[in-house]
Amino acid sequence: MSTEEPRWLDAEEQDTWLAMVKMLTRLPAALDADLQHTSGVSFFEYQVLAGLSMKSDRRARMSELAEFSACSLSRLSHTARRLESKGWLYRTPDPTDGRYTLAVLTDAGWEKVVATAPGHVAEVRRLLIDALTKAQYKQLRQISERVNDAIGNEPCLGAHNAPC
Amino acid sequence: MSTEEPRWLDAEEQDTWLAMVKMLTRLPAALDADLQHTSGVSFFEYQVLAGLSMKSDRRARMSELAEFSACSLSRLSHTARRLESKGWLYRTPDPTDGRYTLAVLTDAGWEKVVATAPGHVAEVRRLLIDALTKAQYKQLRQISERVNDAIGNEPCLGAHNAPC
DNA sequence: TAACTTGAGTTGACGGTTCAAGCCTGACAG
DNA sequence: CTGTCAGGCTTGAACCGTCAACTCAAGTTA
Repeated sequence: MSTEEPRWLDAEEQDTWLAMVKMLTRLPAALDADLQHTSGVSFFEYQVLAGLSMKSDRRARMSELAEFSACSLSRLSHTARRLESKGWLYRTPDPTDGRYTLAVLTDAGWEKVVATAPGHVAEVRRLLIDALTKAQYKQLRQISERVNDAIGNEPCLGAHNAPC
Repeated sequence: MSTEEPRWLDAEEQDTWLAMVKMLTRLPAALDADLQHTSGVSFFEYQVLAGLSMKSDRRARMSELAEFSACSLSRLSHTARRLESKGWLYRTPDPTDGRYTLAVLTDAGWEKVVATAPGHVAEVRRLLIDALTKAQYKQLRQISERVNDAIGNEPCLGAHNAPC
């Protein structure tokens, strides 16, 4: 894998890629800006709170939450500290295995999610769902799943010394 | 915009959205990690250098480059300073209008792009293009364009006091 | 010519993310 | 027990992006 000529991108592939990059850059930025201005939380913080709110007992192990949020444990730990200082969650050792840490959504955290979700959902609809036909939306799901598979379940997202 | 019930996401919409978020998070991270490890540049830095390398005279106004990279002028300015300190580009006032600044790719910067591009293209192929059928790839282009339109051409990406 | 306005770009402070190192808990071996 | 090990999580420093304030060039007005 060195001096071989790579298959270059043809004009159509490149146009598609550039459009994709643009969306990849701007969609998270737009959602982030909207959440930030309307609720004072970042897109990522919302993801964390929403992830907890979906659990039946509103709690999850840090590692599970990191997997769900597709982020490193380190990033989640810093974020959890900030959310904890705002009173939206607290952390406690897992009573069944002290090596794990449970993040638990407080009542205030639950209220925050409930107050924030409608506006956020509306924005997701406006920028994504309503902008597409039903068929395109279905295609997007299949595309996303394929790409996620291609990236692989290699954590590699903060796993320090991943052997990849 | 207050007490009205929002149209919630049904199960299928939510699954699609979660898959999309996952891709949105992981694809840039994967490309970033690959570039970082193989070439020591970030995905964004590569975008900037590549953007310049595509111009016939290897130069562009900062604002033009920011538009292409879908980033704020501030971010580009900081990044340009770092790239400048590595000798990959330099900045100079536009001789035709002193209000603009031209970013110019140096020979070393050109070499960097040439050395980095093949591996990066291969990674884009591996994670995206080859993971999809030709039809899906075409769909992705249309989807990206629609979403980009929905986000709008509102800069809002670092335009300080955007009236949105 | 001077005062004002507009828009491109820069700067510094602040806050979030990454990276590498370390801590702590429980498992397993002697 | 007492090492030793593995893995989950945390911590602090360095790095990067954002935000608001600023500089500077050119056009506009009078």
